[in-house]
Amino acid sequence: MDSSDDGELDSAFLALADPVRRRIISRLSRGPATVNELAEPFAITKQAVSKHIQVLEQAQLVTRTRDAQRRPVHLNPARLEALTAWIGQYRLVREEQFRSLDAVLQSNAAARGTQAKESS
Amino acid sequence: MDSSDDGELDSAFLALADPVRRRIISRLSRGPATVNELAEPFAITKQAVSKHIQVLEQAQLVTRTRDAQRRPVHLNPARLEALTAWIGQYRLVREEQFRSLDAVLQSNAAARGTQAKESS
DNA sequence: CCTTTGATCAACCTATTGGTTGTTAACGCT
DNA sequence: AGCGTTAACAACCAATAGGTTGATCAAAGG
Repeated sequence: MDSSDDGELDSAFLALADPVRRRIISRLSRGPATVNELAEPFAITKQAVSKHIQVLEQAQLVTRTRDAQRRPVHLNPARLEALTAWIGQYRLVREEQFRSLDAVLQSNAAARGTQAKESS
Repeated sequence: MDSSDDGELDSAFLALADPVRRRIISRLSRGPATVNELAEPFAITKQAVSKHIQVLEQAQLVTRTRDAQRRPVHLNPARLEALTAWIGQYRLVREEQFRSLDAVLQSNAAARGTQAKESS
């Protein structure tokens, strides 16, 4: 359950680790758009944007349909949910995490006397 | 609001775009651990794991405290929430997205006759 | 038919990533 | 003091990512 869809998470997180691609996602959330439309706000070539879209497509964050010579790009919200699902696992442990952190700090301090933090 | 913390999102998503680092996050959700403990389940050197932790630290997904010569690594759940927050923006638009997608497909089909999808 | 528009493919360059080995620093133990 | 452990730092290497230019393909439209 943790390492089964490693590749999927890899590509999805990697795809979002770029401001251009996040911008594209943001724009697509307002509706489908073509490569040219998506490339317009950026100072890079359309080819570069096309590559970015390929990355998003491989990550299954977007899909493309054919409409004559246009290739509209559509957002695939399901993949975004998969990411929140992964992160959500660890949000659940949050309070427990704080407790255990506290416990460890205290036990360490107790075990070694008063030299807890760095002295400079 | 969208591009203000680009760098932060960059580093955070990039940090999670690696199975080793996600594994580390997963392990840290069960409590703090040292580099050696974190490195144990992996077939790579401790130095490599140390680098991964540096990446996670730069992304502020984890923090480190000093305890003598040990440097326990702790999860920082706040950063994870920042990611879900970003993704959440677009989850909100989901139903609207589906509507607009539908609208575009229909308008396209109507505008060009019946040659909607690819033929083969 | 030929041109324009939309988008991809291919080759190439540079910077960064993930990994290695080797060395060095801080601390604990006896 | 000297040894072993924990972890970081530095230099290096192979692979990949992001970007460019130039050529090509496919569909619309004169």
